[in-house]
Amino acid sequence: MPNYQQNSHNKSLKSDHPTHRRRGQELEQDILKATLNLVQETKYEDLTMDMIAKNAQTNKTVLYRRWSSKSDIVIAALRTQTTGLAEQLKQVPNTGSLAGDFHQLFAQINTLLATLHYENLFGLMRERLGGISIRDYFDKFLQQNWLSQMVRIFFKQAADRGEIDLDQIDESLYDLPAFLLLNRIYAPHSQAIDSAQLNHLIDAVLMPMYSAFLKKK
Amino acid sequence: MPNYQQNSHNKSLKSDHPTHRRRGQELEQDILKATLNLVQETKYEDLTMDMIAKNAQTNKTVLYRRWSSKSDIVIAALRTQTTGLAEQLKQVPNTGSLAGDFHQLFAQINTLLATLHYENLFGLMRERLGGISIRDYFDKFLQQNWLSQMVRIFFKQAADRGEIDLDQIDESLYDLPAFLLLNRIYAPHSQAIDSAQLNHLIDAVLMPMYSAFLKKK
DNA sequence: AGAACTAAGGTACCACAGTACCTAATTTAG
DNA sequence: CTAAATTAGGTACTGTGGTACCTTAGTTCT
Repeated sequence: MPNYQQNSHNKSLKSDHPTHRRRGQELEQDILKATLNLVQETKYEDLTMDMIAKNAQTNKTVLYRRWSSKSDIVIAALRTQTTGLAEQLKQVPNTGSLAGDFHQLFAQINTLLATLHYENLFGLMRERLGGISIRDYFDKFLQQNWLSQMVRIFFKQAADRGEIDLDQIDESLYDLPAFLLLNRIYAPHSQAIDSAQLNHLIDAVLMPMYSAFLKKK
Repeated sequence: MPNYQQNSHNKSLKSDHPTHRRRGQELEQDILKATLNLVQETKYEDLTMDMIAKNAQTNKTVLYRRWSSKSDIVIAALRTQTTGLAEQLKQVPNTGSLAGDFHQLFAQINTLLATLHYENLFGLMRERLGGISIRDYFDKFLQQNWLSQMVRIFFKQAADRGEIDLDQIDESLYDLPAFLLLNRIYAPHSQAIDSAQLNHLIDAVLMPMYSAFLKKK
């Protein structure tokens, strides 16, 4: 049988408990603030729920009552910092040229990412992927060292056939097929890729794209 | 003090221990075989090291002596199945047209993915990303519902200006900027994105790509 | 003011990845 | 053939995410 009878005098001993029990919004804000502090100086994996709880002067149970996982609480904390910026991002640039619109949009996104200290955060995502490291395996097939290399060869072959003019092609373009494939794979709700989809990718996306560099016959 | 003195008669009781202690290659093969079996019928997260150990009739310690993590052992198991196919993938298609080369390559990749039962495995990767679920957060900004939508508007604006002909544009093309950004973020060794990179992305990749659809002035 | 309810505090627990440390079988060196 | 080195077997432990369950402070209803 537990000995909770001591509690009444424990309380007086227990350091700085100001007799005030935080609730609702107040508590939530304190927790998120603590999380935000920690997340900026700690790698995500090294951040523990107990650390957050301790830092916010509460305990895990309280955390899990509001957020269902560690990642949820971190997200919530980030959101408090960025909702203003996110609003700003909702405004559609209209600079008078397609290129100009893109430049402005990307600049805004860049600002958002900087505000988020995202180097750490995506460091985390990459580490998790790396930790699973099936990524390591697939990188061999889908990433630069292999797929981009192969695309490079395709273009060389096409140039030899007189199909295309190599000089205009930026290095980054060789990575595009790999990008497209990887995105299909990482996509949040994607099902298994079937060959119909892959063919569509080539005919409706890749080839029209590359057609910019195909010589007119 | 432990009672290992019983072992000699325990052995006779202990089911089917054939008195033969596996080592080296033999043991390793058995473990990988067990892993492979399990991985095909179990979601990655539900797969535990103890399960693998039990299934291979050994114990965790032995597993960690050879592989440094759960993901490593799963990868190793997969590799046993696919090294042959991977070799095959190293051959460069040369069909006589750029489009043809792509089709053949993608088909080969598709076969590889199918062989790997990758629906489960990438299910896993997505779940981990989802689990981190910072993904959820960024999806709002970088994924279809927002970024692609914005790109769509850009094109509409451009069409209104007479800069571009909307009819030729495949839906998938609207997703391209999001893809490019996400890949920068997920890329295994990427550093923080700076605005110079983003601008290069637009000028050297996106715009040349979309130029296929720009009206000749 | 007091009873009933709500939400926070707190402790202990579970499952699983990964480690420490031991014993025992098998191989290899001498 | 025996001793030393190697490597498998086994148990128990730690740390962390997450849950169960209880007690207690504070709020709200009557």
